[in-house]
Amino acid sequence: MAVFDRPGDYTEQVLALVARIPPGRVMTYGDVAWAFGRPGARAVGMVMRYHGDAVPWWRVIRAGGHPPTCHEEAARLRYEEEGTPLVPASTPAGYRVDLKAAGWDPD
DNA sequence: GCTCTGACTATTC
DNA sequence: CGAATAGCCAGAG
Repeated sequence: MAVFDRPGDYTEQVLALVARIPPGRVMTYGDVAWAFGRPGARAVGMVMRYHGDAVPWWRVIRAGGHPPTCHEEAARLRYEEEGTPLVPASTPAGYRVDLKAAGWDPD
């Protein structure tokens, strides 16, 4: 998938994998990063920040099912819209994603 | 080529 | 459970 801009191969792979995540499913930054053999969870987040407009960034969340920082509202809309299993939690966002049910693994 | 920054994670208080 | 600290990697300046 070389249709994206290419600052590096890492970014390209992240975008490719995120784009593969089906609706109603989610992946953690750590899982996406480890899919390339690199725990660069932070780098994944940066990719979303620069290319988040080209991929379903809301399907990529933090460990524990917490939505991206400062983006809980927008993400929540997508989840309810796609039927992503959410779970009430005592977090600042007031909810979290049910990784146990929405957790997706590249098939 | 070095330094700062960041949509992260795990550990500890 | 929430806030603070340290460690992590890649991209931008």
